[in-house]
Amino acid sequence: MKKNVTPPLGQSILIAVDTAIFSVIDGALRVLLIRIGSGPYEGKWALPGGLVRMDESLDQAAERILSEKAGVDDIYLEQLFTFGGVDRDVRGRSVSTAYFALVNSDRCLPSTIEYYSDIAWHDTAHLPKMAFDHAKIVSVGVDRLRSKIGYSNIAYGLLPKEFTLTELQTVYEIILGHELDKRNFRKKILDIELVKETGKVRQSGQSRPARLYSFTARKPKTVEVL
Amino acid sequence: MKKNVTPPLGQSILIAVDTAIFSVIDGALRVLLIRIGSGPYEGKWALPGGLVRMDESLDQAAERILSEKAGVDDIYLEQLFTFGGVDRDVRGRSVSTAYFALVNSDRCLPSTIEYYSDIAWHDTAHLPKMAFDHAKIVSVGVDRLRSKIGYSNIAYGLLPKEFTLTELQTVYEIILGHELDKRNFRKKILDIELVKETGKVRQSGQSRPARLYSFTARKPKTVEVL
DNA sequence: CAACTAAGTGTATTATACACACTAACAAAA
DNA sequence: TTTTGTTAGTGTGTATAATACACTTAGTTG
Repeated sequence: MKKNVTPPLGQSILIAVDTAIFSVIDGALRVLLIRIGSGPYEGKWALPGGLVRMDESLDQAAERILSEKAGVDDIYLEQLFTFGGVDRDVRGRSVSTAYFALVNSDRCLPSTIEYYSDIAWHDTAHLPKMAFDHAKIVSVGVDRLRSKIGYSNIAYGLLPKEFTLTELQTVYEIILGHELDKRNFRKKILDIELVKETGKVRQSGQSRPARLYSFTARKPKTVEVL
Repeated sequence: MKKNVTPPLGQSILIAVDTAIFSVIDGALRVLLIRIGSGPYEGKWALPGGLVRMDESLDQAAERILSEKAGVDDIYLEQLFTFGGVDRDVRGRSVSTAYFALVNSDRCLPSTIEYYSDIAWHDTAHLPKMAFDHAKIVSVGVDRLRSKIGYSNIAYGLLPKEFTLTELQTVYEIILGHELDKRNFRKKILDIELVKETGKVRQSGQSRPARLYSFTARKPKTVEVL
């Protein structure tokens, strides 16, 4: 219940969104970071983010910023947590609603990456010096991903439309941080109908061709996975 | 990354916290609501909430408001979700971080309840006309409680220090919305060492006295429960 | 055609989940 | 003091799910 509609005199709390965009690239779980060019946090890395406008919802702000700063649209996006510590930004009081996004290894934003040295994918296991409380946000995001991959189908956000079961298993292993048994993994994944065969195969190198699969659903869904 | 520290000219988004306080009372999962006395939402019910001050974190704001408006301190409290729809409050743009609190049937705030007709426990299954998006907040809170009771020890927030296993089971049944087998429930609860015997018993009515138990830990903890 | 590489497959064992019904301890009433 | 009523408390067998584990297959390359 809000009795005052006018803000506390003379100042107000800024509301921002910051998004942790994750992808599995080169055998590691990575997050997209931008290097700050000026101000008290110059040289440090931060998540893509920005202030919420008066005429957009939090979700819309997250989508807009994702599009403007990271050049990605139409990807898996969910709210993660809201960080509201008093000292989280030395420049002034702010509250940030963090979002959590997944992109597949296809759309690794190569154009953006090539031309800017101040935007890069960083291994979540070896983060650089980060601004604000963004290291904490990444950490909460990794925890969420790690737990959610076990009871939902969100892995679809990290894979292209078609993939082999070995590729899928590798994604699970990288996120969970430990190896999985090939036969048990395939049995489980197929039992719960997380994926379906496409009928196609893919030849990679000098070995037996692998069957290609796709997710049965590309909408968030909870299922017992691992 | 925030490039502007100054807010959009002439106006700003208000940041509030609203808390859904749950308790199991008279065989139902109930939430504490306050009736709004004036303004466009007059007569509707809302969660206890208020604006975040410049010098307090979100968590501190939630605790302060809980204490001021509901008269409770030192209870289970966790952040639930942040609601940031453009039209959530007809009086102006606001963002609200919702919290989720649990109180045990002991501390049902009887003093507050007796003297005010505009503050009451409502069955979550039969909510009155509610202001803002607070019905949605309650619904998200109930979902969170229902899912979290299955893999954590948060039930401790809903029970007094000492209780019988039947009382504990009843709380689980009310929250989950279905009955549980007595023997399997007790076996599981004791196997995972969620609770321990106190050595005391309690006589209630004309039947065999029940042993009293207490939680092994009164800090949030994840454990496989049901 | 031999050697290499990754794909693909089945079974036995163990642990966990679930279904299910009677006895025990106390109070109150006859 | 015995019977009746009421809730507390307990164990086992069965079904399902989780885990551990090694060889064969289909292709490419030399």
